[in-house]
Amino acid sequence: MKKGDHLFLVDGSGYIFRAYHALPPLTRKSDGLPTSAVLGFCNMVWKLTQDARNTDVGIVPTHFAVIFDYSSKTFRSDLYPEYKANRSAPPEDLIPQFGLIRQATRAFNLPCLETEGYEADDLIATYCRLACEAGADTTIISSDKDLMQLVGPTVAMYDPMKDRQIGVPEVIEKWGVPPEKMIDLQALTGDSVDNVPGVPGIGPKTAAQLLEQFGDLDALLARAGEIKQDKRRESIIANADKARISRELVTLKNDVPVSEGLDQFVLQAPDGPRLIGFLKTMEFTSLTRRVAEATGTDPGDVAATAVTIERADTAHGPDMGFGAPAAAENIPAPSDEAPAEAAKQGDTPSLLSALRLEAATARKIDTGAYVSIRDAATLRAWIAEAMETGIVAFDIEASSPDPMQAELIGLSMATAPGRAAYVPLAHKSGNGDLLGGGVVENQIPIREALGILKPLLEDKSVLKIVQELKYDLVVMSRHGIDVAPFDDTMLISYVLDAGTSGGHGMAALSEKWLGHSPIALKDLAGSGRSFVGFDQVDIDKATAYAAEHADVTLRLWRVLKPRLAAKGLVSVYERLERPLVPVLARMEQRGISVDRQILSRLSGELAQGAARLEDEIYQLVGERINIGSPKQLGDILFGRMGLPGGSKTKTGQWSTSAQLLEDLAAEGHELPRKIVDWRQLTKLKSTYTDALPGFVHPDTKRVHTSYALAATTTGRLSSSDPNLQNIPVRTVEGRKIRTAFIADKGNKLVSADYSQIELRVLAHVAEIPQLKQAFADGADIHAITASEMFNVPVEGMPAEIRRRAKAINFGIIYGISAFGLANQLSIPREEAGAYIKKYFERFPGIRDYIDATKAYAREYGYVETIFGRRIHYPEIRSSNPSVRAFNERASINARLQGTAADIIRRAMIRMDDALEKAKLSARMLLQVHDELVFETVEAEVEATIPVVRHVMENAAMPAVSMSVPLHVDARAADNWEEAH
DNA sequence: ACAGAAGCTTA
DNA sequence: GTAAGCTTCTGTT
Repeated sequence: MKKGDHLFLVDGSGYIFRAYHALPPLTRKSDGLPTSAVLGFCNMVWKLTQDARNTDVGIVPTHFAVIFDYSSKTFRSDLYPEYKANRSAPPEDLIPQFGLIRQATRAFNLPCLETEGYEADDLIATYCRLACEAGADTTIISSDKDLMQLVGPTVAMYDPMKDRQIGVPEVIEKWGVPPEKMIDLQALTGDSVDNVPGVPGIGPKTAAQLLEQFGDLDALLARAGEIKQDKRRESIIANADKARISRELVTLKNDVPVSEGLDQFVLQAPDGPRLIGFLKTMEFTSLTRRVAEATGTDPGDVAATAVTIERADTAHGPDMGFGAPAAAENIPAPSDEAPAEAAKQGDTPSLLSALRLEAATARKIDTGAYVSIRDAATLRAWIAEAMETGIVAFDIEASSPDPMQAELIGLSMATAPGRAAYVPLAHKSGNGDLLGGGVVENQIPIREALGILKPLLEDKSVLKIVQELKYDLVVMSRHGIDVAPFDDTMLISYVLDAGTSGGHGMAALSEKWLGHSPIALKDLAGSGRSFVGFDQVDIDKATAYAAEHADVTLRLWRVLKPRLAAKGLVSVYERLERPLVPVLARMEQRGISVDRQILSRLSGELAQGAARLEDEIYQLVGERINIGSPKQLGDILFGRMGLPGGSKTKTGQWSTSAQLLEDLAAEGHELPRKIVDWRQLTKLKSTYTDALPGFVHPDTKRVHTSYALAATTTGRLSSSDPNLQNIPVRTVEGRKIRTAFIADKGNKLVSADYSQIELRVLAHVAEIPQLKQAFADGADIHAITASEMFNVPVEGMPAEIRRRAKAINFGIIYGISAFGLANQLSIPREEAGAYIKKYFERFPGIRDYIDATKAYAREYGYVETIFGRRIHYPEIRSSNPSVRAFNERASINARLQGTAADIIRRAMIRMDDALEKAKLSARMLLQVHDELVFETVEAEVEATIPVVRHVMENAAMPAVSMSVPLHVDARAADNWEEAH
């Protein structure tokens, strides 16, 4: 060994005890063998020997050794019989781990050292001295204060649980004395655990102060009479002997006779197969994977190796892991699955689903059994466990349902059913009205906690399971964490059960699958006016609530995930649902600029217009009624004024619908016209010009909508808070609102929308030759339809004829009925029925399509899109004819609307990649069912449009090669109105 | 304070 | 005739 070399000495025995108490209990799946300390040890050694960036040490060692206590009997017992005499026997589930850690050390191909009559600390001191004499540096892997006396210019310590180096400054900070005075300090303070007496009444603070004052222990004992405090002086004088013997006990021997020289500690590359054999035996799956990757070993080629296990009933002390074990058993290579599922080989996914469901409901949920994580070490331990299992469910608690505004309050995770914990981060105490509420003590600072969590949440080998992932994705992204990979239980449920009764929220899923009602938020934090914010919730209650979420999420995942495979829906989930989540999260985070001045001006104009109409309406009515009240309005119009044609709603009220009022207006009545106009103006004002500015984010100054992925039955998205999928476009007045949606300076908005996508889907799935041809020719589809039906040439076709054909085309998409078409066209039902009959004669494929869809839905209870998305209609067999008819229409529509929704989803999923590949900076902002809105710098507009169009028009490929081309219109402008 | 109905906006 | 969300009014809790 030479200058520049770096020796790592691991305090193996110290690590075992510390890891045992700090890490959550973990057992080998196949037989329940306790392994948490072994796993912690293996992870630590692997980290330390692999990459300097893994740890705070920042250096990969050239030499490495692991050192253990030989037995509890050492020279110190001869010196002082009571030394370590009050140590109780180690916990039962720790005993087998002593031997396993030694075996792990050998599997790592590392020196495993112990010497009879000495403690590990003495060997460490000895090798430290030898390394120092050779001019090399040493790092002791331990945080034991007994070893701090060794710290110096070439010797540091490293705390593997806290990932922290301990050098001279850290020792001084912690104990108030430099390392060379640690012996004297320990001599004074003693150690109750090791039964080192020390001087009664002297603790670390006093000891440090006395050593500062007198220099060292000898000087202190010689001049003890000078101590001013009576009690302290008397105690030191009376216990001087105890102090001296304590000093001998805590002084490490650095001249233990050793057989191995430092040169035998040169760090070797790991023997892949040997190490993997051991790790497989221990069933450390994710570490096995990492080691296999790093060593280029195929774990499938390696058989699990036999290990020797010492049983608690045959072990006779804490240090029994050496020599021949009294009893040993060879453990066979484990299977990959837990015993309950081990028999599944060759079984169907359906059977696995059934097993999982049984298992999920078998173990009851106990909200009292969850853990509150209040310090970084415990958090790290849970993370280590999650890293090991490779699967973790998590959930965040925050201050707002809006992920763009939400402040983190806490975070929960679950690593196995029933094993869940909550990490409070920002809980406050008291009602906070006087001093702003005190922050509850013992919460890990948010930054630190996120720093610890980030590697887990971003680790490619750990699957994160979340219910309603997008919310968490947005919140975590705001904290610089990109969660991946992930599963979303809400989306799995949506893929499995869209259309079946009940939603896909956690409470509903928990009751449906686990037969368990989780704690309701309103029971903890109140609701409405009495709502207090989650940060006011008592941490024990918050733990029960939040950890339960993680626990339930994990259990749901175990139940639901296998059902995807059993029902052949894996690819729908993996290709249409899951990848869209981060896409939407990014869109929501970006938001869109809204010009508040435009809205404010419009609002003023609308108010004026509405006020004028109000005056005129009051004149006509003769009193100041509430125009917004359909009840009052109906009474006035059809009661007092006796207008004709009144009809009743299902609650017996007079109907005052726009359609009805329009009809009256057409007959020359003045009042209904004004009411319709008033409604339009007040609707625009209240829903848009007045409400939208309230959604402008205080920091980003943009509007961030929220897209729901699992809200519709057909696969469409929905938008809320605010809904940006129903911004007016049909009337001139309404369109003005769109001019307020603008691009940032130097940018343009690009709007790209599919032309007639649902009719194209219809032409494709129903295989209608005339429609396919019309789309292939780029012809006017409604004119062609009219021409076919009414034998009128397309050239010079009257607008009314085309309008009727258009209504029929849309009617088909909606699952046509004579009643509906008659309403739409304001024609008698018989006439509408005749149109439909005619239509089916000209396009018999459409009648076949409708009949086939109804029959399919009736047989299976669901229909599918061309990409395999399933939409359920449980009431399709209802004996109620109108219920049945409604379900039939909905199922006909669902295939078309759902397929179109799938197509635009596919486009959205591919869009960001395509733009990036083309080196374009355009960013997707909005989706409105068949339209995508982008924002891009002016200079790139021309290059962006073809890329966007290409992705959208080819979105069905390669899964489905459509027999009808998709067509996309795209335009750029400064605002949404002009771009659309 | 909340729920449902009516009405209106979008694709 | 399909699929959504938001505002206002109204009656109940």
